Amino acid sequence: MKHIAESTVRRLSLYLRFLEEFEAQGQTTISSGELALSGGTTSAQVRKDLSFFGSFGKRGLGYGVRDLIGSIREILGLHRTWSVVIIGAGKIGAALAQYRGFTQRGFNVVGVYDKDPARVGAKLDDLTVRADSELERDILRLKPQIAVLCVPGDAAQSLVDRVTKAGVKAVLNFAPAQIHVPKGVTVRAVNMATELEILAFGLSHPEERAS
Amino acid sequence: MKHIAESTVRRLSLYLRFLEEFEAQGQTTISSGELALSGGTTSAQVRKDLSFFGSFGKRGLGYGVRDLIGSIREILGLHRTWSVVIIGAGKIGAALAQYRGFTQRGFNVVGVYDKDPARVGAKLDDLTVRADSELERDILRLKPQIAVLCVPGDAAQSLVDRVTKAGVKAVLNFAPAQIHVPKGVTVRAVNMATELEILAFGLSHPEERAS
DNA sequence: GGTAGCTTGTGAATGATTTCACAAGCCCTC
DNA sequence: GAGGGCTTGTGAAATCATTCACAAGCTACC
Repeated sequence: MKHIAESTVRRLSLYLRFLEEFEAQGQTTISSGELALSGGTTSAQVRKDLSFFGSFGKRGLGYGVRDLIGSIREILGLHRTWSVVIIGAGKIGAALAQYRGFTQRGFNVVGVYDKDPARVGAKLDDLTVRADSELERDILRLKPQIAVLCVPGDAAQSLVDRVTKAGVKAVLNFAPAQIHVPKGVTVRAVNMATELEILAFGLSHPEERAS
Repeated sequence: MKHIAESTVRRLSLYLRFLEEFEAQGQTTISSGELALSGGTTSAQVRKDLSFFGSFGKRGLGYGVRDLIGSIREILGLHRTWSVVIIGAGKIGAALAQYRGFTQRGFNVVGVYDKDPARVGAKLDDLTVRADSELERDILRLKPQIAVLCVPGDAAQSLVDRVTKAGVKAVLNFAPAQIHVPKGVTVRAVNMATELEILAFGLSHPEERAS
């Protein structure tokens, strides 16, 4: 299979969300055009995105909502659950630990860690914040595939080193710092300040706005 | 000026962060290659990104760190402050309201709003959560340019309608819902579940990983 | 069973972004 | 002030992503 663009994967995730809404409303069948409309894209884009992975529709009819949900979940790797550790139990870390959306989509938070003894032992729903020092042992035992990093920028790199050494293969980085990882590990960064700055750029340049 | 790609703007924001670090360390001059190294890109990319906006370096020498910081801040529109309202004082909204990174970069949070009377009046650092019903009046008075939406998905669209009608021109959407805005308004969406799903895709397809 | 009316799947064309490669320019030393 | 060693700025080339446009295929109806 050839390389798949990140933009395609992001749209598939979006389509999945809409399809679940359509299913909840009892719709059994949907055309690429309808799906495109909810997602702010075009019908050709929807069909092209899906075509990288196979052929899921019926000509003249469209896609079966339930079937397409299953196919996209399969494509994205959501037919299984993934285990996640959250590192840093500050405001953002705690908010994510309690975020329902993760569990709903098959991401199972198996641990929350913090260095600060004042936070260790705190309850976040049914999770208890654990000490930073337990991190390696827990990762070896629970084998989470994903680490979500919610620590100050200067602590980020050393924690990434520790979790990747212990076997984590993907990192979602909320820390305001660029992190480097060994080959074979995937990183995604979410940076609030950057998002606001992109908006500021758009506001400052109304004619040539970045999308 | 021709259209600038979002990817370029995002990288400029990243460069700015690195430049500030280099400045803090007392470095006065930097080459495109050095900057590229911190940001995980290439020197040609750095130079091309900057070239859309002018010529900021000296051949043979590189860029003056302090000057380039100033130029990029100017480009991104950070030479002024922007006012922001946060809508929804749940976990994420509260965390963002207290996030230092915003203020540091010239984004001034002028209000936090919630519909739930139990949250109204709560203190978040020096901000007090205000009632949802004050929203329009406050926007007309304080003229924030940006709204950050941290509400449940089903409340998102109606709030966007209200804030854009009151004059907000940019929206950062953390709600798990696609929102539609009038022309002339910019939206950016940050969706935690989508980010994790992109990671899950990468984990499921190690050979053809999306970046 | 044939025809009309849709909608998919997909090569080809277009458009956008990144990378290449090199002339032009600056500093330093001799 | 001439030459060597860097580094920028930028057209041109290459790569990557989106859009177009249409043949193929399904359903429904007569």
